[in-house]
Amino acid sequence: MKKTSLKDIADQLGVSKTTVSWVINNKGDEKKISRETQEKIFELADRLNYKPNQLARGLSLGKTNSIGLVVSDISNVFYAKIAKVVETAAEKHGYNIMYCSSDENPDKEQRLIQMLKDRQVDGLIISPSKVDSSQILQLKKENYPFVLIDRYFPRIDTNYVTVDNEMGSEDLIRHLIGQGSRRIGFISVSSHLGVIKKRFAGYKNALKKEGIKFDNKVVREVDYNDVEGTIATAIRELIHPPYKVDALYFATNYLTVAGIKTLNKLQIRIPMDVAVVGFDDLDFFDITYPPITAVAQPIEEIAEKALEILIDEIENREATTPKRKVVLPTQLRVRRSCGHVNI
Amino acid sequence: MKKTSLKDIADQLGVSKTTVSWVINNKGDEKKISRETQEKIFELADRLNYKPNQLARGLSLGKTNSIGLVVSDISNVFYAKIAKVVETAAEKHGYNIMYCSSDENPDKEQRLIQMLKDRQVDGLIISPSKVDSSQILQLKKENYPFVLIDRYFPRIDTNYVTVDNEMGSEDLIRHLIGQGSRRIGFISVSSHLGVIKKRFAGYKNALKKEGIKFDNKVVREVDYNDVEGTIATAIRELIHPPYKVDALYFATNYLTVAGIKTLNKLQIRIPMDVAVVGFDDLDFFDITYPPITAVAQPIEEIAEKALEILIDEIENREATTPKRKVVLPTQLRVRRSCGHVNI
DNA sequence: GCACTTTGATTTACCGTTTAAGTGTGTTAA
DNA sequence: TTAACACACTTAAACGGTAAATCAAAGTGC
Repeated sequence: MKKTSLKDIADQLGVSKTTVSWVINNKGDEKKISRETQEKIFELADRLNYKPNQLARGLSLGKTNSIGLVVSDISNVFYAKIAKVVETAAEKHGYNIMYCSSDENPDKEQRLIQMLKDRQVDGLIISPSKVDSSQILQLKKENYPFVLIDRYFPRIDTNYVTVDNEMGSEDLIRHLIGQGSRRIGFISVSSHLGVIKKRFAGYKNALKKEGIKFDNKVVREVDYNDVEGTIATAIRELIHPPYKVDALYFATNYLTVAGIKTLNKLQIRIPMDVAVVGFDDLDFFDITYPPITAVAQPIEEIAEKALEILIDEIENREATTPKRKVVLPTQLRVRRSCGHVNI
Repeated sequence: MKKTSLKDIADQLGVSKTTVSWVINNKGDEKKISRETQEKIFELADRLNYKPNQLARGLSLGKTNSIGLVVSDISNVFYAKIAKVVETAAEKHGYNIMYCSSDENPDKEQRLIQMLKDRQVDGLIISPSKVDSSQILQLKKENYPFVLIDRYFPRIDTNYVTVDNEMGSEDLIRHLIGQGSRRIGFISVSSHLGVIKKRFAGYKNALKKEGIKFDNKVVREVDYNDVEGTIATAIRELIHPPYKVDALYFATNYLTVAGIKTLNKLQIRIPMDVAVVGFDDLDFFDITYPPITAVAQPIEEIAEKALEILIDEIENREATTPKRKVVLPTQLRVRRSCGHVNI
């Protein structure tokens, strides 16, 4: 028992496919199809449980009402939440989402974007992992609607929605210094990424403004593909002489989690032995031991804004209006890990 | 500059679309197309950056190489991880995933499943939120390939992959009792769900085996749409007279998180004032205060097994082989929240 | 020399939908 | 009396691909 198609309905009623198509798409009145015929069509469509084939529809219309979302890791809470908000918001506009994880792998990202284009998504939301922005330039050249989130390329004119990483980072570190820290280790991954650079810049700004000399020796980069292992090494080095940092700043949420785990394992007490702060807040940072001070990103806003811009671009393609660049403020969440505070 | 199609290549080379299609799909040799022609086609396809339109391909083939994944909440770490594993595994088989969150809303779930079918996904992986299984029956009737994960319907013969919720729950509670707890509150959501029932059954089994009388008064169900609020009420009631539980068992990961937050707010010490255990482990349960004892589900296995079964069913549709039912064991992760243990 | 096969394609139809253009009939206005 | 128009549709092409059937020319076997 195969699925019913327009043709089945048309044949059974002795009308043409066109008529059925019009009626089903509620253009019956506009196209002056008689009430009687319309009713017959609706009735039969209902009875046969007719559902339009969206592939055929998409092929014919050149529009699929679907959007691709490419992030580095959908199982990272930050992106999972973005995904959820985007999905919910998209549904309201009649769009569906296809998500993919690039695993910070530029080749995979390339393939995913191509795959989504092959499937004719109407637009893309991308958190690019690439240093090299060739595929973004390509999308731009093709005039394919897309919005970057979280990460973007300052030299390329594209839509993007991000947060003020530099300022957020600076606030965080100045607060940390205010709590008494003087030697602050900086631990990151993928330091080639713009956002990480900004966070690093904010860290340096803070040191400067607070009159602390920047020391490149306490800056470490761990390997995305072996966070657990490399972060342990980095931390062990930093907390011992000759570096002996009195605070650690983790540049992403998963680094913070991995860092705390390592510190626990090494029996380093937080914040007594070493204070800890992280960029990007997580739901459970207030029930960890100790609760972790972090900079929070406005996830909902990022996701909603990105989708809004994208849909606007998809639906009003006319003029290539100036690309929209949105930078949202972050929020400092002070908890116990950064030093002696009453919370 | 529109996208190049088969026809463009065919026209420019003066051959037919079919020939081009064959060559592009590497059937050139099989179909005995001359080396020369093949090379010309490949060369031009490359030069014009030809990429097959997957909508058209899907329409023609009746196969899209895509799979739908419907879970209750993609931003829940458990499902986000499932999604990630499924996505990675699917890629290896040449399939893409479309995920959706049903928000535990049966109507939305219904719509999502229909939407995915409209988009002609080749199969579905579903974690059903519905009590009423009509849509699952419908899928079964249509012989649509699908696999249920996490949750399933014992009365319906379908493929499913789940864990032994009852046994996992029992182990957990027996361990808790072994640590000295006697009055154990049970907090759940959506108690109509099979998995929750099983966890509840395991809880009761444990009590029975350990000679503790079951008391329905310390069983609470909170509202999925207001976990924070309703769980606070439930906890406050349970820890005070006349109930005065000495332990709390949270039936899902997010309940555990919300529960710990509430307990912290109320300044109840864990495990001194009340011990805590939860079903479903999370990455950070070992860095919370205190680290939380929980039952872990083998997420990777669940996801991989489900996908394996689904792809098998999609690709070897012949006989409706007996449906496959997989029940995986859980793993107890003992940490400090359940009482005095040396870890 | 004739039938038969192989080679290297082409033609045609189809997947399910949308849509521009056309058609036959009856009514109306000039 | 005839052109124009409204009505209620239908026809046919298009979207971009796949697949079965067909075909012409060359090669092979006897």
